[in-house]
Amino acid sequence: MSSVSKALELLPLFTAARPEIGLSQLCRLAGRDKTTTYRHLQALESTFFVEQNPLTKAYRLGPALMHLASVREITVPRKAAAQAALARLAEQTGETAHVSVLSGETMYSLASCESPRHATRVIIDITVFPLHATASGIAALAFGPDRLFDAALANTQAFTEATPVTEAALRRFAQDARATGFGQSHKSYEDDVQSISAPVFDQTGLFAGAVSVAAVASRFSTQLASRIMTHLIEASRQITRSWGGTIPPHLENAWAQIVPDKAAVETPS
Amino acid sequence: MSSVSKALELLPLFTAARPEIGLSQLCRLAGRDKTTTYRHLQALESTFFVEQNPLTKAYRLGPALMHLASVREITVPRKAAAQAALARLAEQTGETAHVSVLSGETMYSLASCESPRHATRVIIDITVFPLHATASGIAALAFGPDRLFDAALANTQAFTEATPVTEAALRRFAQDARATGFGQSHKSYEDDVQSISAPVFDQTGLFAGAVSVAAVASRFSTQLASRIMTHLIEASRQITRSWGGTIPPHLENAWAQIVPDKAAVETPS
DNA sequence: CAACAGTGGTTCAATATATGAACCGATCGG
DNA sequence: CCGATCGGTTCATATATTGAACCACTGTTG
Repeated sequence: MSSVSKALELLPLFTAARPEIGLSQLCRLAGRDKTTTYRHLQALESTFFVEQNPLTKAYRLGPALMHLASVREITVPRKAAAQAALARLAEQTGETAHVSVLSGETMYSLASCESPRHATRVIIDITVFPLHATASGIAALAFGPDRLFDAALANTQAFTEATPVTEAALRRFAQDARATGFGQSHKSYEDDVQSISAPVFDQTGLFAGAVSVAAVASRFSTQLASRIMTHLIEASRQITRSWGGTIPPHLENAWAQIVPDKAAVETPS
Repeated sequence: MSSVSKALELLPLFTAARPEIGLSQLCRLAGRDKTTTYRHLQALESTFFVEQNPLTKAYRLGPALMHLASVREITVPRKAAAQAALARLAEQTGETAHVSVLSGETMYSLASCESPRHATRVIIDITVFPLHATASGIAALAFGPDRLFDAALANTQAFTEATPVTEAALRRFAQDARATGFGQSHKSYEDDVQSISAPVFDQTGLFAGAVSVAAVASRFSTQLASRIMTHLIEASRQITRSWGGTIPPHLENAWAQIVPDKAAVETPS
């Protein structure tokens, strides 16, 4: 692995829950030598990807990210478009809505929105969604490029008892998703979370990402699932439209069978 | 220079005006070998800092930046706080307002806001503000840590005929800024731009950044300068307050002498 | 107070890693 | 069909990265 990659892998260790990290702790988190980590941090600091809290000497993410993110958003204005749909989705379902994008062979978190309705909420604090264990990942397998299957099978960690780990199980999940138009994960990534996901497409006409609702398992019911699906269809159409894509006909057909009235009424403009 | 730094320096080459760059062009822009650049891009792509347009094979900034920027903004929520003040400042002055932050020994662009009032506007498209040639930089020299002077003198490129390049000239500019409470740069970075800048402070009590107004030179006048200064004082107070800092008394005194009525009336809460 | 465990940061020899000239196949325009 | 350009690859060279040991400092604890 290149030293560049190693240095860049330090950055996702900073999270909202752990925004400042000292040198020693960062070494432990990254599992690397102190000198190595220090040199990497120096390089990251010289380019403003991290900065040091002058009081505590701990490192935190730097100002360069703000500027680059704004350029990225101008280049590919997906986040802004998704966020409006997410807010509505969270409001309509009372659960946490989020959007992930496919980059290479990885589903990457783009934005999420929690509903304030309940005191218990699902917090999306991962940046990469495992393909085999999350609803977004299953949607990617079902509607994305075939090569994702190899990527998924290369890493089938069992997060819970319900995590599918065999190729047969994964193919069944993907097949279900293609038939229904929704990726689903029931307690397969975390024991308390059940998620449903719909694919989103961009101007290339290809699978670009997924919009999902992650519900606290104790609140989950067939009624809630049905409501989530109804609103996911709207959200997927909205985001797909704003990303310059269209919903493939076979997907509209699948949706029409699951939620006939809604799908029939709201045809994409 | 470390290869990590070299790879990271590729990222600022992507701008809103040039959002996608092919391998060869990127080599020319970075002034580096093709293999080197290619390997760096591979590392950046594997960590989602860039991605490839699947159609053109050109590279663009990647989705990881969005996530990291949101964590940065949660960690140090400066951008959101500054933007409200910038919008008002742009509105009040009819010119382009921007905020830069000090990270290490560099003034880094955080946010900017153009006024729609005039067809000619100053566009802030640089990410690093030269300490010796910009109003923000002069403010940093005047109100920031002393070590910035060495950093400024280490790189005194003459951007225009008016760029101060000698230590004596720089010290005079900084002295002026301390006396008046404003950093100023009159056509010293670009021939058509005159800027005035006020320092901003954070919870450490130290200089944290600068808020500036960059005016098209042909519109500049003493009346405009006076109006800009009045509104800069408000903006600096507002941003400083939201960043958890306070305006030092000596600065309030300097401002009170320049704009006596305004400074006397609006004392910081 | 003194020993200790923790921190951030530095040194230097060993070597793993980055580098760049040359090359390849594909594509484009004349 | 040619030359120019593109993205990407190969391989010997040599440069930049690495990690054990070390240093100075700080806060804790018996």
